[in-house]
Parts: sequence; structure tokens; C-alpha cells
Amino acid sequence: MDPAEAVYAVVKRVPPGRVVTYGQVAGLVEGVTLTPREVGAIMNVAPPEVPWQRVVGAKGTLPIGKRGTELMLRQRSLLEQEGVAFLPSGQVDMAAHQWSPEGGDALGGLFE
DNA sequence: CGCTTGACAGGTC
DNA sequence: AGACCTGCCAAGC
Repeated sequence: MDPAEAVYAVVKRVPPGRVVTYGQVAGLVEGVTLTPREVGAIMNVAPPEVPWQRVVGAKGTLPIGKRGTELMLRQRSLLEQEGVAFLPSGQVDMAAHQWSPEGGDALGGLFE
């Protein structure tokens, strides 16, 4: 299986209003050895059908830096539409929105 | 074939 | 709290 498709499959499992970290995705992908960097590189070329905006840094940070804030603003916009709360610092509220593969909705109560 | 770079993560200074 | 270093694996040059 191509690493890229494996990553897409994982990201697609992330429900709206939830986010995962690059490291998490890297660890969730089975059969393929990946690193957070690989995930990022793959996200960069992810097709529209993949909710790449739900993948954020370990601290809820958005991939700002190389690409400029342009991408970040679009990502924040998409996430806000899904009900994701952003901190004043411009990061995702991880405590309330980080997704767990086990049980998937472990933080569901918190989200309400 | 080896060095550099990369939407990261974690620990240390 | 912010800056810096190391580890990770793959792809590009």
C-alpha cells in the first residue's frame, strides 16, 4: 500500500470537528513506517477529498511557516465551519478537539 | 552513493 | 517561555 493512500485513509476517518496531530497519523498508519514529516509532505499533495485541514501540529499549531499564512487562514476557516474552536493564539483547542482512534468519540462529551 | 531538506515531535538549556 | 538540538524516515539533488 502506498504510504500516501494509507495516510489518506486515516485522515478520512477523522470526524468533522475533530483534529489529529502529524505524529498521531504517522503512528496510526499500519504496514507503513512513517514519520510526522512524511505525513506533512503527503498532506501537501493531498487530493481535495482528503480533509487535510484536520491534521495539525502536536500543540494544535497550523502549518504556518513556509507556505505563508495563506494556507493557515484557509485551514482555520474550514475548521471553524466544522465547529472547531480556536484559541486566541490562533491554535486549535487540542484539549477539546483532538481525536482518538480508540473509541473515536472519547472526547465527545467535551465537545458538546 | 551521500548530503540536504522537510505542513514534525520531544527533551534540554 | 523561547531557542536549540536530536531523532525519525523518505525523497530529491
